[in-house]
Amino acid sequence: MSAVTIRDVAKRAKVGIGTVSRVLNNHPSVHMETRQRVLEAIEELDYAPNPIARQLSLGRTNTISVTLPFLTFPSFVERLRGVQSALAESGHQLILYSVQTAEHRDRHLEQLMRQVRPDGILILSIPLFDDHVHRLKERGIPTVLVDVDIPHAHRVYTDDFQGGYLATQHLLDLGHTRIACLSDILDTELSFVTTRLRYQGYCQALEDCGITPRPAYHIEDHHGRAEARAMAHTVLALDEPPTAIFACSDTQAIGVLDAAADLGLSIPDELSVMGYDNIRDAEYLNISTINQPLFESGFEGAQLLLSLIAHPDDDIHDIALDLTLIQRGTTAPLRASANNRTI
Amino acid sequence: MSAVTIRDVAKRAKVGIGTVSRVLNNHPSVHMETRQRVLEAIEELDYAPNPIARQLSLGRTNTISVTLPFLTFPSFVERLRGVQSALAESGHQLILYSVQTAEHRDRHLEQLMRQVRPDGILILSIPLFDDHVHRLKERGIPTVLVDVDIPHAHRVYTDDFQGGYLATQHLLDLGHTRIACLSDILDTELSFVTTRLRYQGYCQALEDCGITPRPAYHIEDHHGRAEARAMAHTVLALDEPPTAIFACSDTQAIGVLDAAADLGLSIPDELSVMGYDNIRDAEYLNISTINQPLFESGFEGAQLLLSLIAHPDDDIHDIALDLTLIQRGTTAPLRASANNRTI
DNA sequence: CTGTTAGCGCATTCAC
DNA sequence: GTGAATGCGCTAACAG
Repeated sequence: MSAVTIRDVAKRAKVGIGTVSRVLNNHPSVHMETRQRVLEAIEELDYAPNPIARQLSLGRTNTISVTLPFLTFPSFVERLRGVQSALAESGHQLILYSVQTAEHRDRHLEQLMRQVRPDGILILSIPLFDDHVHRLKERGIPTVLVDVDIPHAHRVYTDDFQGGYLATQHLLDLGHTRIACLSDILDTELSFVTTRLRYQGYCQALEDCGITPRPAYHIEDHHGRAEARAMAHTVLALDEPPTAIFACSDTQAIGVLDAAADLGLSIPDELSVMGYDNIRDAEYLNISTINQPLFESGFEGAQLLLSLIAHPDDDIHDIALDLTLIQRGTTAPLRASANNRTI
Repeated sequence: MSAVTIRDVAKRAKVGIGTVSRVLNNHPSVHMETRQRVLEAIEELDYAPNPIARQLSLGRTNTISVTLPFLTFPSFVERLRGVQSALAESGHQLILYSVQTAEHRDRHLEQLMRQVRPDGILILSIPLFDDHVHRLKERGIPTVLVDVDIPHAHRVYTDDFQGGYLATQHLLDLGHTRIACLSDILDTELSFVTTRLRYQGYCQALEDCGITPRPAYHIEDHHGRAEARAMAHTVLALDEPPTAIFACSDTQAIGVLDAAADLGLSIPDELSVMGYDNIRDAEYLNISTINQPLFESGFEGAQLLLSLIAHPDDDIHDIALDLTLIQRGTTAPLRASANNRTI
């Protein structure tokens, strides 16, 4: 056990513990000579300061908490990687939390602020209300939101409305007019607001093109490949099936591909499929999608948090990252054959 | 700020701080009445004990460190999920660390033991030497290794040798004899020993079948889809190309599929491909593979660690988890056409 | 049962 | 420059 304390070092170096503390913290006011003696004693005793004691004395915990809906979606993993990368050399511990339900989230945030008291709080992809942010602010712990749609808070985000718009616009540009949209369930308490925005962007793009979104062309269900497959089947079984489908995530786009395979529909000739996120699977499967800077969002968020810890009273940082359209093999110009196809 | 301390509570409840501490820790010896008064004071002041002070006093940090080669491989993510799940309700903080190089690993472990001093150490998929384990033992911090090939340490693992054997056996059973193996580079300092074991299992399976492994049929390169694609091209360009390929990971198997597509080889008719890990992509792409309980390994490892923290002097726990063969669409019986194919 | 005291290990005043 | 003393907030051992 490393039961060796600062006192042992002081005794061995024949100095006071104050002096040891000073060399530990690189205080200038200490003689070269005594500093040397202390350093030797530290070396000989293989001493390392106890971080807990240090934290208590300093009033800092030296930790940063990261809360996310754990690793249920691949996109969260990428964001977490970015965070880890930014924090690696900062000297801060990364404490990981996962919340799955709205109630769990509230309980967790309360615990975080009152009990854990990290130096900084990072929240990834968890829907919050203004009230949460207010309470966070009250506590005075620097907080950064990543991929959370709350204004007037330090955050790093992408414009999901624009993303949905971009995706739909791409399909419109290809000549499609019968465009369906598959999304998560939009009204859950812990629903990802981002999905809703993507859907709204989809609607807006259609309207800007003079097309009224058809209710039958929008289906929502729990997030998942299998669910998306079922949704695709439903929408493709309509009297007038869509010629293009915008899935609000790549995972769901994969489900659409499943359904297309079930029906023997050739992609993209008979059906164009658009995803969102640009997760690795999308690249593997050559799916057209919207790329959002996942790793970077985590990285930037963590960096922002670190700077806030250093300068707590900075103005609100509202960092928007760019989205880009990535056209791959699942989207193509509308063909007459597809347009006339009914089931 | 939650500057309210135990002293404030004591004052308000008109008791000593000792009493407050007692109700905080559910000590039996305290009058119902005074306990009530204290609880009220706590409520009114919205008091929460400072965990740092508590830790310093108790000598415990209430944290568990988890070290892994971050989220470079999908399999690590699954393991981490298992860990998180097991730790969620344990009251321990999960501190996340990532190491990429051997030197980094050594530095990290040293820091972990001397400075961070978590209550327990969990190491996932990072190759260690006996020396590391010895030092870990010296420090007396309970440690559990997951997916690390070190005997005489608490660990949760799968038998990668057997896995490689199983995979190869499957191909042999299908009638293949010209079976290639693509692996990571086996001699890096931080190479994943597990890969080497898979390769050795491959060799053994061949030999048990009276087949001498051909050097040309084993290629190694850095882990990755693109690298695997190139390796596959190399091996498929041999005068006598293999009719089946065992890729030591699903990611690499995907690269093999890429190469097959490049060459217009139909899978599995003209080439059987076997993966390893059963990551989600393998399911998406319908790849035959070896399933190892990833989530479970993390879960079991964390549980073991928690029990070790409670009972530090337990005998060595050496938990082996089962591997299973999952046959999907990329492996099929050898056909004459494939066997005669040369390039 | 309960109030008081003495640490936990370190940083940070103070005097010297 | 340096040593001794005080406090960070809490637990535990000690007397009442």
